[in-house]
Amino acid sequence: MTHRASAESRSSRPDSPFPAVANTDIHRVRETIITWFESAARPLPWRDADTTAWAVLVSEIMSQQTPVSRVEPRWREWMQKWPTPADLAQAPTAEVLHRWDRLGYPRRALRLQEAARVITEELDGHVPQTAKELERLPGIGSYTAAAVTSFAHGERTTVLDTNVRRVLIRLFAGRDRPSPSPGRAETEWAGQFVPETEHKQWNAGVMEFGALVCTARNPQCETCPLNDICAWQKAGRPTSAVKPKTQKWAGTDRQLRGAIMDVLKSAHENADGAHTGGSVPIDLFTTTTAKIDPDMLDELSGHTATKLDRVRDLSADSQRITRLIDDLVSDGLAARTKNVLQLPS
DNA sequence: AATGCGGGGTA
DNA sequence: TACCCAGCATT
Repeated sequence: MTHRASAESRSSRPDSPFPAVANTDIHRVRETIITWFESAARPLPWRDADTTAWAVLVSEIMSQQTPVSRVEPRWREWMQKWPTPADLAQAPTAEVLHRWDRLGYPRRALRLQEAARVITEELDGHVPQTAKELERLPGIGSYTAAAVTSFAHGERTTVLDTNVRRVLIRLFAGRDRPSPSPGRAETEWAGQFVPETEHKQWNAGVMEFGALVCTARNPQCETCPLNDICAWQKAGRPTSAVKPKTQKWAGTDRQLRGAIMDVLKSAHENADGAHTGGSVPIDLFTTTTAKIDPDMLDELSGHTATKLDRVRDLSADSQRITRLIDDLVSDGLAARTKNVLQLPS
């Protein structure tokens, strides 16, 4: 009695980040979202009935911090080229990075191949069924583990991505955006909305709702089917004072790595667009550290035999690469590819 | 809890 | 320019 009462009084405080929600509202939101999803869902290929768990996992990794519209064509190419974890496990890492193309965060491609090798060599080719096991794989955190558990295996979990968090925070906390990262309390709070049945439709639907209706910018509140109960709407749609800190790009090591990777990828592709499996180690430039390691440059300089004259020059000596970097930085790295490929000697 | 990690589309 | 995007790993 005392335990339950204190918990309720805590969560009922008006300034609580995760306020108590009436059962009628919970049912109303479930029903509305699931019904909306039936008619409004985008026809994403990884939602097809015959999709494999591996295909779902690939889609989730690619979609981390990357808009779905950019993921879809890459995903189609990947699944045609590497339909199973065993296929990706045996692929040349340089080609894996090349086919990752410009999705960003290329370390995800490396982690995905590592995961494919674990699944192939240690798990008999089967994607793990539980979130706990999934989280042991490289590149898979709480969100991706829950998403695969729900979308690929049909198990009831709480899927909490940036879309779900924004929708629920707006509806019931009246704030415009969630905190920078979700905590245990928020996950438990969000779990009360996941129904016993149709949990997959809820998880997918509320994500989609956040992506298409309750968006971060220009939300479609006028046509929103939940605007009558939305706490954010009732409060006048206030915007939070704290702005997220945006990361630097121009002139940073990250931009430089991207520039060099562009050159290396080009060196891996012949005139027909086929992958040559060249000797230049693309993956040297997808390390987890922020710095351009001088040892990496020395190793790169030891490789020759590339298709581009520019890269052949780059490979001739490490001092030249050092000069390239200096020039790129002094140029502010404005026109990335152009500068790398056409930098005057 | 903070930080680093890519790249492109959009207001 | 700044913000945002189906987050994760490290410190």
